[in-house]
Amino acid sequence: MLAENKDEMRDKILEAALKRFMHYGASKTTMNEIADDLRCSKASLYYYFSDKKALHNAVLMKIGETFFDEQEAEADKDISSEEMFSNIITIKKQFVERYSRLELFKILNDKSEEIQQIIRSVHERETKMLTKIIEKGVASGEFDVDDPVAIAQLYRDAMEGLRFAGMSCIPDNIPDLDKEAFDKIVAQQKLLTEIFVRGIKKQ
Amino acid sequence: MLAENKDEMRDKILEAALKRFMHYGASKTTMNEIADDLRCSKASLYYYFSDKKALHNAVLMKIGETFFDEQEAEADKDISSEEMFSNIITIKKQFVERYSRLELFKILNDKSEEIQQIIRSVHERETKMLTKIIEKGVASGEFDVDDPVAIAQLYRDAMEGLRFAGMSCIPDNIPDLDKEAFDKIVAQQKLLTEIFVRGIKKQ
DNA sequence: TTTTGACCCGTAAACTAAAAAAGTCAAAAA
DNA sequence: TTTTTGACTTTTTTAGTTTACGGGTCAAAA
Repeated sequence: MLAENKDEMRDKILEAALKRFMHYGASKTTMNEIADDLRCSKASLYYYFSDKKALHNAVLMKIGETFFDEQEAEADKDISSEEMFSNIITIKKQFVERYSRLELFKILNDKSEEIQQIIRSVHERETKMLTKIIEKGVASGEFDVDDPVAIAQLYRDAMEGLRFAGMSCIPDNIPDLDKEAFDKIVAQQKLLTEIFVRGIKKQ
Repeated sequence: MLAENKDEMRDKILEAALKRFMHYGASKTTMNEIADDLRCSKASLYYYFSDKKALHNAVLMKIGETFFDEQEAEADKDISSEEMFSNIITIKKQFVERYSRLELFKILNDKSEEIQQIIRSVHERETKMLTKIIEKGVASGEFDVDDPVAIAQLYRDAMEGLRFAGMSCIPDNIPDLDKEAFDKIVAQQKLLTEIFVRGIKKQ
């Protein structure tokens, strides 16, 4: 046996999968390769994960968890709202950089109800965090907004949207983020955040 | 001869092409079909347009012209900046509705240098118009911005981006704009505009 | 100068076969 | 009983081939 218990083995598999995914991309990684890396049989993997997509999702969940933890920690710090927003942008930037080789977009593109559900829950969690920040600002008298949830959603969508704007229409292949364009997006996100915050401040 | 002169014939072709494009989509329309509609030979079309893409571009230009004229007229009216922005959003909405069956996205997706050039010039023209509006606001003391061009670009990108946000990742097929989602986008654009304008107002 | 029928040619769709990868299971091992 | 595995089946990808269609050309006609 490779691990002491079931959970540990699951974790070892996720680790090995993530390593492969980051090196070769998720779609180019086979179950056999992961099994070989772990010096176990492919059938073993299926003992722990019902199918390949379940493995994908588990890996996604795993990295998503640390991703959110970082952001939410930021939202709890005792700094200005604008700093929070700015730092969150930076965290996301680093996340995208770190996991760019993972080909997340390919996993996310499958349109299966399952994945759509995950995406929706991610959005929800992001919005919830942003709402909290805005509500805090409202409570402290810094912001003047009627519907914090709607504003949080708007801010979230605007930030996400800036990633696509400019590359007019459809990036049906890899949104090749050359350093240059990528930095421009981050700069725009920060500038928009500045204006946005000013726009919802109590006059 | 179908027309009195060359320009008129070009126009007849554009008209027929646009009709087909709007009915069946640009990519599903063949040169033969357009020729048949005009009761002329395919070869004639090639006398007026060097190739199919040139025809696409010409159609694009034709409808783009009226599109811009409408917007620029709006920008010259004697109304508040916010009204201008809002009205421009409405004009665009109507444009998208009117020409949705045209499958513009498919034409725009070819990544050819020629099309990229057109897209860039469209962006430039939009940005120029928005810059003008912002500069007017700066001159009248309504706005306080250092770099009107950068702000115009940001606003433009943010508006465009909102169209893609939410449909996380890649719409490799038709961005099926069901009425509902479409209206939500417009609402978000108007709300963001409101906040944005407030965010660049002189305090 | 403009139009056309006949023709050429590149390519995308349609099939196909072979290979590879996903996924299963009964039996062995722990 | 829980976990692992080799041997197996099924599904998906890929690569190769054919075909038909639509883009594009041209010499001759109008």
